Amino acid sequence: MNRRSRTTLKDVARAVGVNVSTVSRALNPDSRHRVSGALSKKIRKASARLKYLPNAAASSLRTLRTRTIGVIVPDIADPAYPPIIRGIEDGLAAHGYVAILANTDGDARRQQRIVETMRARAVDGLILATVARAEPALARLAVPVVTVVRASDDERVSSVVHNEEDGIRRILTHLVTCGHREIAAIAGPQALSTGYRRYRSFTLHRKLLGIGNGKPNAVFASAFNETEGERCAEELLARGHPFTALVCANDRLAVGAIAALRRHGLRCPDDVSVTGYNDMPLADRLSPALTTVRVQHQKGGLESAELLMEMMRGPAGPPRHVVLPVEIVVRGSTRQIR
Amino acid sequence: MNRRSRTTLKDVARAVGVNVSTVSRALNPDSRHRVSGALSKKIRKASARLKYLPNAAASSLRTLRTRTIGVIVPDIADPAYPPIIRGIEDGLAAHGYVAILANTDGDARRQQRIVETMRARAVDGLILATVARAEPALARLAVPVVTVVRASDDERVSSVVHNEEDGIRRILTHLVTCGHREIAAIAGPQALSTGYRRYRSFTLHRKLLGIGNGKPNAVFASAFNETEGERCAEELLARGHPFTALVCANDRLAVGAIAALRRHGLRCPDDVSVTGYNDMPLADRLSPALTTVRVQHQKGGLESAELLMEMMRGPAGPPRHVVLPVEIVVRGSTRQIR
DNA sequence: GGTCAAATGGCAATCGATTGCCATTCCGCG
DNA sequence: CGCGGAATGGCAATCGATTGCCATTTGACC
Repeated sequence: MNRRSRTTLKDVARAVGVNVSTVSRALNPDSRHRVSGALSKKIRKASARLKYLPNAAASSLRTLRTRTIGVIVPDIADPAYPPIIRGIEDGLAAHGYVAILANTDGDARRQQRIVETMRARAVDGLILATVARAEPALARLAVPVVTVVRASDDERVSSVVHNEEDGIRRILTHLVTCGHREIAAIAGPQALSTGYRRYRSFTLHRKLLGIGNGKPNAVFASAFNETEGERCAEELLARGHPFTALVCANDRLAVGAIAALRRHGLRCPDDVSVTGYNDMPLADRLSPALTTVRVQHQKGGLESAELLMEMMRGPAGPPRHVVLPVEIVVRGSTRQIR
Repeated sequence: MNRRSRTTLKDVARAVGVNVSTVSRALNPDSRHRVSGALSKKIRKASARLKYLPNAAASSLRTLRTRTIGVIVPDIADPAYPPIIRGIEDGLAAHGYVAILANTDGDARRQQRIVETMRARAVDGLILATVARAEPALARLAVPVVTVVRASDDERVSSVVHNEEDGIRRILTHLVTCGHREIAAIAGPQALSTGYRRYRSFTLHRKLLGIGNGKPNAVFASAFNETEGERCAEELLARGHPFTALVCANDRLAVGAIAALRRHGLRCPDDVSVTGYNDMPLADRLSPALTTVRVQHQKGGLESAELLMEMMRGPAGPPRHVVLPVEIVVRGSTRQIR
């Protein structure tokens, strides 16, 4: 892998007895037609024999394409993201691209630095799982961008998201079918499209299902984690409005909420049915196992990679917005009202 | 980020009225001494004003260093790996390096292809979380390599691992203190250093603690996952040897085992105490919460990055082997024998 | 056999940063 | 005033792949 050990185009050219340009063309599918079939085959055989690997740096210097995509997530240690990343990487690999990953921890300044780094490395595109609803700098970025899981309010930015509206509708329908009428909510951060849309769907379908018209009994979490789930559940209990079911904006909030309820002597599902969102890994192994909305995280990652590839192929077309279907998974954390 | 919008060294040189070589030297800490202080400051000011970002491709073409590290894991969706990856990335970022991530799914052929890709991209080093005990091709790789979490039997390959021996010793000591004498085990794959060392420690300390000299009541899992945990627990039950405690080689095996035991009417911890290993995310939220060994995954990742940086700085020194301390976390899955 | 166009392959410039080597300037000191 | 050497900055080659343009060859057709 050092200077001496590496075969270059020139070496292959010398071995076959042709010019480097011919070798380059024979090896590149797009320009293969410029070389006769026989010679092309001979060249490819020689390049395989010499174990030629194109120098990516030289290639990008000339073509201005690095075949590298920047992937930015809030925190890879959050269980929702690994499957997404996995999907993205599989999608990119299929096209000979690789991902450079970075975590923002939700810190805007940090995100700024990361975008800088990515610019310096001349990534060909960006996939953002971090995007907030309002993110003014996005459209000005000089590279193709796709957001995944979350979407920007700016519709010029292509996105791949899951059907939040339908997910919450199914959850509410399930709860109502089980006889629940007093349904509280722990909503997610409203600055994120996921938190916003899930909550909007909650208020909408609450009305449509005829289980309440006034202000919902809801608390807003400032982050999608267990600690916030506990805090919000405490707040709901402190309010004193009774509820038999609790809809949480994601699984981690639900996990925290169940723990807080238990501390206050309320058991799930016996006293309160609790639902999550995401069907994260281990959601089925918790006790009680979570009733939740299964979203296709890996598929979403894959689709976002595909969409980005497509955007990079042709000239800039109109933005595209993919919405993936979701399904509900009923487990032990919800049950028929007593 | 496209050709026109990007500032090059030449632009900065023109702006200041000096040669590109001078600008290059002024901007590079290692050669800054070749430029007078005043001019250097002027150049750096101008480069900041013009928002100059060095072209990484051009730089690597010339220097043969890409400031890119290949990170290979079995599967990023396994909850043990995200914290490691996070640690690695933080460690690399501190030195201006970035990671290219790839998943092998434990498939050797896939790993081969990945290493190929990484070679083509001329990564400056590799961090492997996939390594098996026997991996002959490792030492022949022409780049610095560090293994993390797992180690190769080949001691020429530097590694950062956790103290498996001590972890299992603590688990056994805890169980014996709780009065357990009949302790079964679900061991991990013996082809991996983690599985191997944990099981070896199990047999050793079982003797030292005086709770058995013969063949341990152990089943070997072929992978570190819940399904295998279930299968192995079933097999233990089928054997009919009674046991009051079950030591599992990692948390996921323990989760599977607890589920299988429950299906057979055995409750944890009432009938059987079960232990895990790793203290993965959510291990404290399961029910029962897992008694397990806490390993510093993120620290391990960070250390492996640091070690690699160090190896790349100087000339090839002797390999280094870092062993990180572990601690035991006692939770609800174990208890005093009745 | 001659003409023209298509097919094929080579030449050389190019991408942008780095760096060995050389030229010039500057300073101190005898 | 002159010398020597350090400090400073410029020149140009270099890394390896790509590609526009040109030269040559080939083959089809009249």
